[in-house]
Amino acid sequence: MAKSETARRPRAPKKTTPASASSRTASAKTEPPYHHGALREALLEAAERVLERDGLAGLTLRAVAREAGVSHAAPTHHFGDLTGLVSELAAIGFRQFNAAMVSACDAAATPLARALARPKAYVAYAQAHPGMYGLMFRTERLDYSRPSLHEAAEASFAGLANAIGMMRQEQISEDALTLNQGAAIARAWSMVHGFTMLLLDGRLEDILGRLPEGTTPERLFETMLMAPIAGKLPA
Amino acid sequence: MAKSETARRPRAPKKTTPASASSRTASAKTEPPYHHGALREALLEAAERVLERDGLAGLTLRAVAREAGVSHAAPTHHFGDLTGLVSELAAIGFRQFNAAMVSACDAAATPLARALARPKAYVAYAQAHPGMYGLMFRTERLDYSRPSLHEAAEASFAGLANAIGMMRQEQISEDALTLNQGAAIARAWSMVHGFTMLLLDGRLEDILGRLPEGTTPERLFETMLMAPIAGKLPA
DNA sequence: CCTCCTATCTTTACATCGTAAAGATCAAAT
DNA sequence: ATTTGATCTTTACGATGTAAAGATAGGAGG
Repeated sequence: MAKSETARRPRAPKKTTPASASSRTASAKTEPPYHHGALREALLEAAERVLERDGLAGLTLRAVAREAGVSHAAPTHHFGDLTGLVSELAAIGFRQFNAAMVSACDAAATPLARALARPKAYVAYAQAHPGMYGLMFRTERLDYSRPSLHEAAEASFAGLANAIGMMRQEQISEDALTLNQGAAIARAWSMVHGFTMLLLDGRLEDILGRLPEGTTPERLFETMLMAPIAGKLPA
Repeated sequence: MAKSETARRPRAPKKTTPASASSRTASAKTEPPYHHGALREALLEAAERVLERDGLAGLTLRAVAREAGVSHAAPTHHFGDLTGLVSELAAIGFRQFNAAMVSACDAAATPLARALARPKAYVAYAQAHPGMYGLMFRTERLDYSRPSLHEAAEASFAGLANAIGMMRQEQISEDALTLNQGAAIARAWSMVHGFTMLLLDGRLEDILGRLPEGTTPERLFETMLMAPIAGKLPA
């Protein structure tokens, strides 16, 4: 909290060279855009950098603006307020997350691998992007009425429900679930999400420390997943 | 965020009546203590009130001081900083939580009830004290090096490990766990914690809405818990 | 009884934050 | 070429955490 606010932003003194091509459509990544350019995207990239560098507490509107090299009020025009920026960034996180899930499932060959690929990818994503995961699941400052966030989160949930349906060899309907289906989805999600949160919060250190020498979180997670579904896999 | 900071605190004009009994040990709850008294406890009570009324975002040092009717810098002397106050309050939360667990387990008669009593009490506590639960498990601003918080959280974990040991009819050692024991503890905790977080965040609305008419979260939770342990209960 | 000491509480001050409003600037439309 | 409107900057305000200095008693020692 001792960051001097008077840190000068590196900007063109007063005028950019008139030759600087800053077309709205083209992405000028070589030099910082002065007035126009893809500020929105630049801000989101800056925000992700700040988030993974300084954590959730460091993700402020002003810090993002600083990181992007613009005035502190610039983000307002693109995102309205902090909730807006945070929500758009969370949407990106969900999309990254969904992509990771898909590619992990595609890479799985055996039925056992298929059953474990998704949860393992879930935890792996959270470990690789703890800031993003915290943004997606810890922050209270998310506006799910924003279409981008709503859709991305919805897609994430649909993927989960689908995976459970595959495992149970059932068709998951769009608008109706049996109690057992709902319970299976809730159980899988709760287990994976709960484990991830506890792991990221360091609350499993206590368990891990008492386990046989050198037991990794992944091994613990795998063991914990295997027990209930043992014998329930097809073939 | 539009709270006028100039809200006058109701204080004795300049001097309290010299007859006001403000012994350090006695708790003068009838009239606000001026200089001495149990400010520490009063601040913690005020903090809990603010937390459950205004949520995590509303729990600020200054808001707590306002609620307690003292100057905004008064809490500093008792808790150091916001992390200090928040950590002490979380410790109280863990103690409340532990007490709720114990009384719930004591009230259970049948083996099935014993197996379900703890998880149900877990979710029930979180629903009854969402602010406290968020403080204990969502905030990043906790200092577990504080003895009070460390001990209370430790006791909570020990209770969980113990309950799992009872269900498995094993003795849980103090300093060593088998992989299966650790996995069982991690699974139970992850499931309950994950479900609670998702429920409090409203992320289960999607599932609940698709379930048979009038299915409560408790019913979903119970169903989700039953499946893996069905047939594993003694007698 | 008087004085001083020390813990406790208040005042004041400062850097930071989110947000609103007004001014500047430039690409593009007319 | 002028106007327009979107984009960005400046300025301003209230709120926050925290540090530092001042005020206030309750008790200790003479």
